[in-house]
Amino acid sequence: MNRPTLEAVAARAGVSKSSVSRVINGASTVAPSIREVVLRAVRELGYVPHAAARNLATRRTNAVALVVSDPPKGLVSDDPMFSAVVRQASRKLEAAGKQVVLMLAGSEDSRTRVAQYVAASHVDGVMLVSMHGADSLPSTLARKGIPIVSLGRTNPAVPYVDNDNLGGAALAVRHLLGQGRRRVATITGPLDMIASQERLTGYTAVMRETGHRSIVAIGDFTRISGADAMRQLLQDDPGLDAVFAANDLMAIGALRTLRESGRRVPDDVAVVGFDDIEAALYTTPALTTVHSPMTDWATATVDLLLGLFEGGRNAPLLLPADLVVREST
Amino acid sequence: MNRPTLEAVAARAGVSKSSVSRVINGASTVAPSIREVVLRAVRELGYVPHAAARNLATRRTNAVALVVSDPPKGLVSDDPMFSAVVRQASRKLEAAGKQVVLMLAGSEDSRTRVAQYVAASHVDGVMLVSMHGADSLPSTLARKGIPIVSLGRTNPAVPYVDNDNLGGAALAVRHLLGQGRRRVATITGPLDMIASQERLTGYTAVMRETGHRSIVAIGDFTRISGADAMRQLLQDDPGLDAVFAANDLMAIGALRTLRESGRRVPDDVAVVGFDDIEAALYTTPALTTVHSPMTDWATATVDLLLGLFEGGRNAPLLLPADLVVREST
DNA sequence: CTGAAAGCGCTTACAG
DNA sequence: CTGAAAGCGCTTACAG
Repeated sequence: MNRPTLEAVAARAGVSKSSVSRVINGASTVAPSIREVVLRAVRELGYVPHAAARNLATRRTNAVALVVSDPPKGLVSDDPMFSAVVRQASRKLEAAGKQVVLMLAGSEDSRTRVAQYVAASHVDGVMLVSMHGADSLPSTLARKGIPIVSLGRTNPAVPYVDNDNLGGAALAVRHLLGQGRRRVATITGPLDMIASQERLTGYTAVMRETGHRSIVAIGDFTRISGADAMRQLLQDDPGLDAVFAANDLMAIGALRTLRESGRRVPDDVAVVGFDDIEAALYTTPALTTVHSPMTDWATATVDLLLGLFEGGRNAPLLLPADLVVREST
Repeated sequence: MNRPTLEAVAARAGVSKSSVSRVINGASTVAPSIREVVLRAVRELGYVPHAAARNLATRRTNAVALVVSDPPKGLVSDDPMFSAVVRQASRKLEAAGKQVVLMLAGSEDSRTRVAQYVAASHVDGVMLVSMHGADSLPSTLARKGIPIVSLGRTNPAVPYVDNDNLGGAALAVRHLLGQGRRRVATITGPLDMIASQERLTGYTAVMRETGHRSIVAIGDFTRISGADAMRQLLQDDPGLDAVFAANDLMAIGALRTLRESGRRVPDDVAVVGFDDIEAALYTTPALTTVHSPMTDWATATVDLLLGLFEGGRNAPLLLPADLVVREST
């Protein structure tokens, strides 16, 4: 049951440990005869280099921490994103030969934990996935001098890739206005989140610019908050004919309220969401929404990190927004 | 920029490396005066033990591989599960002081990769998340003698926690029959998956037992396959008055076909799904479905693994099924 | 091209 | 209770 060491391989092959190491690591300066006898010994013994020993000697791990700000339970709005992002980032990193260490960073405790882990040289780099607001982690880690990138904007010191939240929101509102809608309301996300702020800004900018009055209700990205906000909007302004929700989940909640209040969608009120989650396909009517390219987003962020490993000094990147028109507008 | 070593701490504190190590690891046999001076030095230097060195010396890593069988792209049916399971398992493992290394194992290549990784002693144990069929990995890993568990049944050699698929399907069918439905069809998942097989068996068992004829169409767990299968069922047996789909996504597809064909749900045809994904709440009408307790499932599986670490010899576990009745029946 | 030796940064019997 | 020393299993200049 004892695993074979490099030394055992050397003994069996009748060569030095140095030579075995060279063969294992594909050094070019190895005689074919030696290579052959070593490889045979490796095969016969079922040798696999011990990770910790190698890491200690090389000072590298070939691992990357994928740090996801884990929201409080119940806030499921980002579940589809979690899945898409974590999956795609893992695929890309594995393809690049990096192992993914997944770390959740919801509480202050877990943030300390992450910082310690990184400080212990467990990983060569860090990818932050931070859909949720202000965090102490980015700046803490950035100071350590370890390569780090962020999916979503966080700290000025951390290179990032972000969605064009502002452009996307503007696209949605222009679309509604272009249909002849006059009284366009918005339901915002939690305003301590940058994405929420930007989507709201996109909305208000277009409304102002086109001479319309802003009609705002505040939600928190959950479906229930969307339903509540919609009820309030209807009460405040029964004549509104369109609503832009800052995410799909709230849009879905709004649809339900509209149905309950006897409004037809899109005839009486048009609805646009944001994110293009899978559930947006299943609503009745199917939801018009701003597409968040989660897969591309994850890919671009991984590329940014890999670039950093190569010594690059990469600039932040903004992904273009895209409107998917379905039946709700 | 050079990180301080244990030796540096010892020098600064004026004690031996042994003593520093003892303090760091909380050994009880340390004089308070020494502990104090060491802790101060640690603080002043910002010392964090080097992970690889420690792993090499102790032969342990405090890490666990979370191996997820990553399906081909496009098969999104398990996304909500991926999210719930990965998240909950991570939470639990982190709480137990284990670091989570996420590994995707969709292709044969990545499976080799996982086997190598485990063989390299990167981790102390493995948790498989294997919603998808027969896999070479479980038996390969089980042979290595490393603690391993599986969420979902896989290999006889691997302890697992599973959903009661059979019981859940039976529950669904009995519910439909209990409503007076007579011609109850089923849409199955891909039949190379154990979960699909069991859900089908649950259906046929109850149908036979109650003297009803089975009406079966085969799907693949995607929404589109559910829509197609429903179309076919309607064509074969226009008089059917209920359908049990082996997952929610297919049930959602079936709902759409039923609407298009002018059937009212639940008046003309009742529909039951399986899994209770979030989208099941948003359909019109909201979907009756068998709840898959993903969170509990992940928790139980982690507990099984932690038990193995403690030297336990844990038996497989079956989670009880539960029917959530909504508007579609 | 190959090998002997030092070193990576910890932990852990072993003496005292 | 404390310290000197050996050892964990690799890699990598350095000589030859």
